[in-house]
Amino acid sequence: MYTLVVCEKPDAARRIASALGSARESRAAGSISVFDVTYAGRNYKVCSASGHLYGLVDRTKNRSVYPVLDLEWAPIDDGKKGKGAAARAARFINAISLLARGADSFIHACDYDQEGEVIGHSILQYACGGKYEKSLRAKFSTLTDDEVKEAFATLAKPSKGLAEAGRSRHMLDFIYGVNLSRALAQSFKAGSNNNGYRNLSIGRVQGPTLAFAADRELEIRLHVPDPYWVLSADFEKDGQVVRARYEKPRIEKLAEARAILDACIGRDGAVSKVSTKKVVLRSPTPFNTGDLQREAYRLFRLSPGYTLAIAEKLYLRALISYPRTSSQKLPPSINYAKILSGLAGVSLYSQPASTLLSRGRLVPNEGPMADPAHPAIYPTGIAPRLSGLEFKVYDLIAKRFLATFGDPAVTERTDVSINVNNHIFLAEGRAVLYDGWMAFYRPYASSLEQSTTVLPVLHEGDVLANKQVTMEEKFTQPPWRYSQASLLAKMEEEKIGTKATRADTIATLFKRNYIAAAKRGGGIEATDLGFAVVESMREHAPTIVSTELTRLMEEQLEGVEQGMKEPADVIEYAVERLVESLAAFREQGATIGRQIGSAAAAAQPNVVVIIGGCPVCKKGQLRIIKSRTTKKRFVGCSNYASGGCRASAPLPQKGGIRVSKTTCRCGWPIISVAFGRGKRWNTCVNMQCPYKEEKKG
DNA sequence: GCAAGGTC
Repeated sequence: MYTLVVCEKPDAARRIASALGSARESRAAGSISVFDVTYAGRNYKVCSASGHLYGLVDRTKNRSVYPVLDLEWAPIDDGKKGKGAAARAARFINAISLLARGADSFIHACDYDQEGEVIGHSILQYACGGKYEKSLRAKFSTLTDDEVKEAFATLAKPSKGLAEAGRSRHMLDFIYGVNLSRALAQSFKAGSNNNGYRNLSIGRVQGPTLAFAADRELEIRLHVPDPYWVLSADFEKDGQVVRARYEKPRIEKLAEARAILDACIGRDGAVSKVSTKKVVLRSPTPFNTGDLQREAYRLFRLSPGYTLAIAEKLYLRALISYPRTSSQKLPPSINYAKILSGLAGVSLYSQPASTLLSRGRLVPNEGPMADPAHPAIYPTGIAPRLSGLEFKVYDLIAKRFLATFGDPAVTERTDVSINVNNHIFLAEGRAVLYDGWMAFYRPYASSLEQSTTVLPVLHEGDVLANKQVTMEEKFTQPPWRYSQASLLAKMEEEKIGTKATRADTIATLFKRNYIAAAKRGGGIEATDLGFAVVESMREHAPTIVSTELTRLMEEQLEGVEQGMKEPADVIEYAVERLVESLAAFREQGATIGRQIGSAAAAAQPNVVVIIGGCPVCKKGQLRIIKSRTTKKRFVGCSNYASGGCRASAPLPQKGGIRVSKTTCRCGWPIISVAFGRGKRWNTCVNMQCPYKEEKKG
C-alpha cells in the first residue's frame, strides 16, 4: 500500500521525492516518471502532471454559435499551442489513473497557489475517482528539503474554496473571452462586404493590454508640440571645460530666453555654491521572469517571449533554475557556496565567484516579490557550453546572480552653481567612489558607470571664464510608445496576466494585427483595427477593455475562496451582464462589423510634427506648433527664432492631420484633415495659395 | 479560426 503524491510537473516530483528520502525512479504506463520513497515509515509514490491536464470545453462544439454558457471539464484538447498537447495530457492521465488504483491515500502537492489547486483538484477528481476531498494538501512556499518535509509533517485538508475560486476563474474567462470573441468575429463577417471571416479575439487580459497601447497611441497623435528654449553655457577653469545648463531647464517664452542670453553672453561666472553628496546604490535584486525579460530587452533588445523561450532552454539543460517565477528571493537552501564553486570552475566567472566565496558570509539583496513554488532565477553552477543569444541570456543571469551578493556601490554627486550676471547656471559631476556590485555585473551595469562626469576642483568664489552661451529651440515631445518590455511592465503594474502568459498575450495582439511595430521611432503602435476593437468594446462591453474586470472578478472570487459566495451565483451574475452586451452585438452586428471592417482597411495616419520644408526662407522646416497665447495649433517655420522667417499658416483645430506626399504647385505642403467618421479633407496649407482647390479624400 | 492559465 502506498500514498500517491500528485505534483504539478515532473521536475517538482523529482525534488519533492528526493527531499523526503532516497527516492527510486521508475517509469509508469505512458513512460512518465514515478518516484518511490519511504518517509516517516510510510511508502509514497510521487508522480506528476504536466501543468493543466484538464480544461473547459464547449459541449456544443460549434464555433459559430454564441453565447456558449454550458461548459464542462474534460481532458485538454489540442489547442493553439500546437498538436500533441492532448496526447501528452492523455499519457499523464492514464498513468496517474493506474497509479491511483493501488493507492490507499492521496496527497495534493501541486504548487500552492490558485492555479496549482485547480490542477491537483482536476487530477484527484477526474483521474483518481473523486479523491479531492479525501486527499491531504502539502503546502510549501519553495521546494527546499526542509520545507517539503515540514509540509508533509503538517498535511492539511484541501482548500476547497481555493479550488472553487480557481475553477470559477476559468469559467469566467472562458465565458467572457470566447463569447465576446465570437461576437466580434461574426459581426465582422456580417458587416464586411465580401462576407469574409477574420479571426478576432478579446479577453480579460488582451482587452486592457490592447487598450493601453491604443490609449497611448491616441495621446501621441493628439500631442501638439509646444516650443521651449534651453540655455546652456561652457565655462573654463585651468584649461578644463565645465558644461552647465541654465537653472530653469525649460524657458517657455522666446523673449525671456533672449533676455537671459543677452545678459550672460561674454560675462564670466562666479562659483556661488558647491555641494557634494554620497549616493549609495544597493546591489540589484535577483531576477524574476519579468525582471529578466525587461533587462534582456534593455540590453539585447530581445522580446519578452523570446527571452522566456531561451530561458526555458537553459532550464532544460540544467544551467539555470526554473524561469517562470515571480520571486525575487534566493533562499539559502539553494546553497550559494555550491553554485559559486560551480561558477568558479567556469573561466569567465572564476574570479568574481572566488572573490565572493572567500568572503564567507553571503547575503543576497532580495526584492519584495515572492512565489509560492519557486525562488528567483539563478544559475545552477553547471558549466555552460553556449553561444549567441543563449550565451548572452545565460551570462546576464549568471552575472546578475553574482552581483546580487555584491557590496553596495558608492557614487558621489557634485552640484555647482555658477552665477553669471545674477543668472544661475548649474554644473553636475558624478564619480564612482567604490564600484562594489558593479564589478560583478559588467558590462551590464555600464549605464550607471558611464554616467561619470568629471568636474575640475571648484570652490565658492572661483571665477570661471565664459567660453560660450547657447540657446536652443526645442519642442515638447509626445509620450514614448510602449515597447514589448514596457507593455509587459505595464501589465505587471496593473496586475493582469501572469509571469508565464504576459508575453504570449502581447504576441496574440500582434497576431491579430491589433498592434504592430511602429513605422517610425520603434515601439508598438495600435493599428486602426486595434482602435476599432477597443472603441466598439468600450461602447458595448466596456469592462472587457478595462482592468476593472480583473479587479471585480478577484473581489468575487475572494468571496468564493472564503466560502462566502457560491460559484454558481458569481457565474450567473457575470452571464447576466454578458448577455446584455451580446444583445447589442446581435442588434447592431452589421454596423459594428462595418466599423471594424473599414478600420481594418483604412491606412494609418502619420504622426505629424514636421510637415515639410519652408517655401519662404527655404532653410527652415514647417512644423505644427501650439500657440502659447491662444492655445491654438498652427503651422510655423523652424527658422522663426534664429532666422526671423515669418512663414506661418492657420490650421483647423480638430481632426488628425496627415501630410500628402505631393507638394502643392505653390510650394507649400498639402495636408489631409480627418473630419466625421472616416472622412478626410485635403487642402494646401498656404492661405494665399493661387491654386487652392479642395479635394475630397 | 475564440480566453487565460499551466507546462515542454
